[in-house]
Amino acid sequence: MTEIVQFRELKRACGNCSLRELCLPYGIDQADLRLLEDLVQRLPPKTRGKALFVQGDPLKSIFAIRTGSVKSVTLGADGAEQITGFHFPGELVGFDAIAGEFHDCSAVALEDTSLCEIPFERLDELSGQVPGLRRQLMRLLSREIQQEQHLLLLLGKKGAEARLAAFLLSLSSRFAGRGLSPTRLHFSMARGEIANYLGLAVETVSRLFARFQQDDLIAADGRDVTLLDLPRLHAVAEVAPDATTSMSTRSKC
Amino acid sequence: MTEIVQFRELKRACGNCSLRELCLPYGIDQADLRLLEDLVQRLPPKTRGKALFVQGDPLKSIFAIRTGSVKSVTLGADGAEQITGFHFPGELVGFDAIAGEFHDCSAVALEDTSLCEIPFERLDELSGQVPGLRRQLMRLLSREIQQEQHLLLLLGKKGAEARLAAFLLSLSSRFAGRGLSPTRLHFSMARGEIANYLGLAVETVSRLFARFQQDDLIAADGRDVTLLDLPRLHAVAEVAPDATTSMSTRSKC
DNA sequence: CGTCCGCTTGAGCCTATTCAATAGCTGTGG
DNA sequence: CCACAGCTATTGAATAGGCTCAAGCGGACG
Repeated sequence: MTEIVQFRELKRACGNCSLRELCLPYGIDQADLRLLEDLVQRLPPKTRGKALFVQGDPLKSIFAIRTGSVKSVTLGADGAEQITGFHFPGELVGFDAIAGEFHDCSAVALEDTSLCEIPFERLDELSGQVPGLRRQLMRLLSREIQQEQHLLLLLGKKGAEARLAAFLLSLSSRFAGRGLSPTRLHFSMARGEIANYLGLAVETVSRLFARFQQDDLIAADGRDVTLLDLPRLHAVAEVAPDATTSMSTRSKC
Repeated sequence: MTEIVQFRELKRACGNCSLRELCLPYGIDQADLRLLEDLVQRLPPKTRGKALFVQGDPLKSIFAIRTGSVKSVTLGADGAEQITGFHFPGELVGFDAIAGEFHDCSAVALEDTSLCEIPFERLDELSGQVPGLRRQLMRLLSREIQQEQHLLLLLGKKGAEARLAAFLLSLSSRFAGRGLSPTRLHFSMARGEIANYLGLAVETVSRLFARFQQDDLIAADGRDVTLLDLPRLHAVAEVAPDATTSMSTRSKC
């Protein structure tokens, strides 16, 4: 009821959007901002489980998260799902598709989530006119690559404890970057989703939470988690399973 | 000696470069091609183990592979290395850095490798003028994301056999795309590098090669491998460890 | 010729998974 | 208001897949 009125009011208000520092390019000026605002469309909120887009969909839009959170999931040919990322307010989702014109993963809301939709075609055109925007897009694409490389390192080389510790610290710093507490976290994702993301079984994650509490690394109450000892968590996250892992080829250049 | 002469001749010859179909944007015309050629600099070949750039280096250039092959490696804080990708002729390396201005991984030659260097600053400027080039850059960035997502699925959800089978098939199709045989492969990477890439121990990879040969899936002679049964390899690659892995949240949108 | 490195193979161990049972939470309907 | 179904989370016991450790082999290179 009042919802509908709000949509009208909030539509096309990037200039006032509290997230403009996050999701808009740095060196963009007022005139360019107008152009960008015309592209952006506020969307009715998605509830938990609703998809922004599904793997295989043609690329139509990029989505900016205003509130809530979103997971990216890729589906294997055999039906196995791997969560490849979690996304929070101020972040953009949907970049995976640009290569093939089709989305290579699905994006699903983890909780009630409000979004802005940005038609890709027009964003692409605009990025030709506004160098700052083009740079920012590249930056975001590239940041996604870096995040995935970090996850690859985790899945390829770290044990279960290190994975969870790294995950907690990663959330901590991301939340802190948005002005939230770096130690008192609230999870929007289920244990099973954490497990999936980290390449572990649900039971393992549950046991790790228990162990971390015993060791006074964290205090957990369901999805509310307090990080008690960041230095030691960092230590746990950086456990090298074997220091002799030095690769065959040493670059002596 | 004669080498040096060749460099002069081959320098700035994108138009004649046999790889132009691969590493240049599709919709680029002759005039634009000239502009691009001016950016590109042929480099003296790197030998095995030499780095194109090292993690932490500021982003200066993108590299196009003409011949040979390259691996991307990210270093963890604890010294653990994870190979995040292998790159072959016609492919571009160095995109990871664009976000932070610094390279987030190292790129190292796997064998004698000849390269073209493309200064990023000027490529960026040019991409503002040539829409086709901008699109192609985005496509390449995004393709990198897709490849890493695929690897994430592998490391997070698949067992050792499936990982190796998927790896072999991936190389097969990439080689085939470059006009080589899809069944007779030659590896430029060591067993240890395959193992690292797949998140396995060297011994495991070795044992898997043996097992695959016993099962007549492949015939391996050192780094020369023949794929004998693609359909069954596909079957092995798509083993779902557990079909009940369906995630908590089902999107009913 | 000897050493080093890459690769393979064997044996035992350990981590994380699988299987199984229980408790908490939420929403639905009687 | 409570009972019931369905789902999330936790905990225990047994299994197994891949790792570590150890040894042997062959080729490359100084």
